[in-house]
Amino acid sequence: MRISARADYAVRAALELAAAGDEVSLKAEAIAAAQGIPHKFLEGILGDLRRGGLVVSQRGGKGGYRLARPADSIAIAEVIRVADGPLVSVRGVRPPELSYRGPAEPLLPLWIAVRANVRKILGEVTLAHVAAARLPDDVLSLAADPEAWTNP
Amino acid sequence: MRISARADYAVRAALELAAAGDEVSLKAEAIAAAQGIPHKFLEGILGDLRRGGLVVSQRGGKGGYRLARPADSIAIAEVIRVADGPLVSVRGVRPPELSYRGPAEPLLPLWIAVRANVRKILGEVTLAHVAAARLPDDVLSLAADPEAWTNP
DNA sequence: CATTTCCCTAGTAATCCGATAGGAAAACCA
DNA sequence: TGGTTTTCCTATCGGATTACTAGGGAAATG
Repeated sequence: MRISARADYAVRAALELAAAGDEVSLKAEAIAAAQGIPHKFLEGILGDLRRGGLVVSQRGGKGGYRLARPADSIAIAEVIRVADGPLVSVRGVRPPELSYRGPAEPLLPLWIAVRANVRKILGEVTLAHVAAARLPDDVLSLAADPEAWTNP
Repeated sequence: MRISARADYAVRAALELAAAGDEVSLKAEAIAAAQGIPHKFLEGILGDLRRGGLVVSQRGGKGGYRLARPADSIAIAEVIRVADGPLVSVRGVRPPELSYRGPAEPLLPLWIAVRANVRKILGEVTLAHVAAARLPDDVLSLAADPEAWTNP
C-alpha cells in the first residue's frame, strides 16, 4: 500500500496553509521551499486543490494561496482525494468495483475492512489537528505502541 | 493508497494454493486460468514467493507449486511483503524513515497510526481464513457497516 | 508599464504493468 | 534411453503512470 508523492506533498502544502492562518496567502515558491517540494510539481498540485475547492488563489505581487475553508473542517482524506483520487484502490480500481472468483472471493470484504479502517483515521483527522500537533486520542494511542514504529 | 497488481495477484495465487490443500501441487498455468492472471507475470510472482520461503515448487510432469507452511500460519501481510515489499510506504519509503518539518511534523505519527491499523487487519487474517470464507469477527464487523461499501 | 505570481500546455526520464520469446534444468513416462 | 512436461532464468518491449521540468501566457500589484 503506497501513498504517492502527490498525496504526501498535497497534505504537506495544505498544512503550511493551515499553519499560516485563514488570512495570510502563501506563495507556491514559499511552500515549496518550506517543505522541500519541487516548485513546479507543487504548482500543479495546488491547481488541483484549487479546482477541488480546497484552496483559493490570487495572482500578482501580493498573490498566493490560502485555504478556502477553516482548517478544522478539512480532513486529511479530503486533501488526498482531491489531489490523488480514491483513498484506497486495488490495481487502480476502488474496492466495490472489484470482483473475485473461487477462494479469493472473501478478499473483497477484506479490502473493504482495510479501507474502512484507513477512512476512520484519515477522515477524522483534520488539517487543524496536525498543524496544531494535537492528534485525536484514538490516533495517538495507535501511535503510542512502540511496536508500531518497528519494521517487521 | 494503492494496492499494486503484484500484491493482489500474489495473494490470490496463494489463496488458490491454500484452497488446494497442502498435498496437492498446482501448475502456474492452472492458477493463472483460475484467477484470470497473466500467466508469465504470475510465474515471476511465484518465483518471489518461492525465494521468500512461502511456497515450494517442483518441476516436471507432476510438478507445480504448493504452500511451504500450513495455510493458517501465513498471514496476508506476509504474502504482500514477500511479493511487493513493505506493507505501507510513503513515496516508496517506510514511515519510520520519513522526516517532516514545520507544521507537517505530526504527519509521521499519523502515518504510523495508519500503518498500525492496516497491520492489525492484514497481520491477523491468514490464507486459511480467506480461503475458508471465515474472516475473524473484528474484520467482519468492519465490513458489515453498509457505509464501508459506498464510495465518498 | 514592469514585476510578480498564478496558470496552462508540453515534454521527459524512470518505473510499473502486462505480454512475449527463447531456452536451460529438472522431473516424469514410456 | 528419449521425449514430454513444467519450472526457471533472462531479456525485451510497448503502453501507462509517476514524478518531475521548461516555457510562456494571463492577471494582479505598485
